[in-house]
Amino acid sequence: MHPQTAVRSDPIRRPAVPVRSASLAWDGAIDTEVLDQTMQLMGAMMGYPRNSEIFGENEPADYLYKVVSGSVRTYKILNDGRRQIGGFYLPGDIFGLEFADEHTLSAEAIADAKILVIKRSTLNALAGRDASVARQLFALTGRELGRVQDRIMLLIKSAQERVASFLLEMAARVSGGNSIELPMSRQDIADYLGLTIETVSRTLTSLECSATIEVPSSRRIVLRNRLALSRMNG
Amino acid sequence: MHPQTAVRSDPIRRPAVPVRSASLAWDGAIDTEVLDQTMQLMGAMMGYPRNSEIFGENEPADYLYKVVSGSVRTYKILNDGRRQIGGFYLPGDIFGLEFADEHTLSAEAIADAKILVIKRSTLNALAGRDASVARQLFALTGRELGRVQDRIMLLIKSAQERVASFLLEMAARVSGGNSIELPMSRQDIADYLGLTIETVSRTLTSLECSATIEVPSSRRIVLRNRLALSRMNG
DNA sequence: CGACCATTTGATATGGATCAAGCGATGTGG
DNA sequence: CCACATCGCTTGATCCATATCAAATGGTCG
Repeated sequence: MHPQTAVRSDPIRRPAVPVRSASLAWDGAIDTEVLDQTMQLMGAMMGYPRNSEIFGENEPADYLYKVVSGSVRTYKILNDGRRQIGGFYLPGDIFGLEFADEHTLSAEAIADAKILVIKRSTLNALAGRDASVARQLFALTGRELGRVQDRIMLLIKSAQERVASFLLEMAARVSGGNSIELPMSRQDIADYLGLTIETVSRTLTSLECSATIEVPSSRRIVLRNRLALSRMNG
Repeated sequence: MHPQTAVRSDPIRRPAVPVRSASLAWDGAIDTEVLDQTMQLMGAMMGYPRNSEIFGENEPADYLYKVVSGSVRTYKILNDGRRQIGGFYLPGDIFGLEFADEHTLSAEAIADAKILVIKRSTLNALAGRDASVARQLFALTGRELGRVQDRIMLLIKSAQERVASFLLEMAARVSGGNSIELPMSRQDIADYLGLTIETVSRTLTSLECSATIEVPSSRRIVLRNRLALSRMNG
């Protein structure tokens, strides 16, 4: 299933916008407003069923994607068969930004997902005319870089620290207060954190025993003691 | 020691350049030619003795740096005292590109280093006028992102795989054929790979026993069997 | 109900960390 | 020029966190 085959309302030409000459600031405040609008107007809405592939490693990276509903994982299968998850993308998140011609990771829907898809070439051309689009693409990349760097710090820590960080990260992103509804399986979490599913499970159990969290159902986790989790963090 | 105190030849104003309207392509071929020229013309050359700090975590990120000679490590000290090295930068490499107002890592000279320093605001303004500068900054970021993502794949692998990958990476970057002169200590390597110094040492010894590498002196390593190293890679 | 899949729990193995000692290069002072 | 201190690296012995192997439990759907 590929974007070019999408049935959608005709692309609406973005109304001629004066070329903004704002500098390509690589600083601070990230709002992706203009980018979001652009994707709304010029993108195609696609549906991907649970576990379906959105793009595969080594396929040409011709599109940029924005999660509207559902969630997405990017991953890579290593030659020994292990799977490393590159990241999770929740509603509102943008993924598929690549700097080579081909994707270096594959992407799959974790749950049935609606995804806004826009041609890279379209966005690319637009970025040339509208500096705010360029700036937002740049900011997006910077944010992604920051996230990945944080992951590196994570991956040298203990299992408890990794799980604690993961929970705090998720709590911040899904933001339902202290109660998190996890879209992904234990295996996904394990492959994200570089642990085994058993270790993730045991660690959660242990956090539950110490009254740091509650696990009313396997996909739902309630943070009872954020401070304790933060202290584990590093 | 801070860039503003540098003694240097007066900054030469870059000759007025027509605003290039090339699009902000986020694809392919990375040459940093224009960026390099700009830094040559408008940057200040600074000297940093071995082990001196270039910038510290949480300091304002007001400059971009390019290694002319010597080499640099970026790192972060975790709350348990461990040090994680973010990256090594060799002559020709650019570092210090941040997306927050403050540095998230510290940087130190590994060996006496000459470094070209340019104000972020200068470059920023220039990027607004010259799309090729903007494009190169963007490409640079993309390359950094790629590198960091590769590190993540590395950090879930075995000690042998990590060391093998490190050697291949270094061989590609210092590029003296099969003979590598390492600028960094075993401790640096260990902190880069998320291992202990003992494990790094043992792994090198083991690779030497299997005739995969030679270690004529502790800082010099000769790759005898690249294929074997690649196979360990993943 | 029964099959299936995800998750948890239990028992054991192991890779790399930790603790400790030895070695070799480099530099310093007598 | 040589004894000696220092520092970075290697080697050895042991320990422990997490992986691995195996089984039990629980939840979901036909």
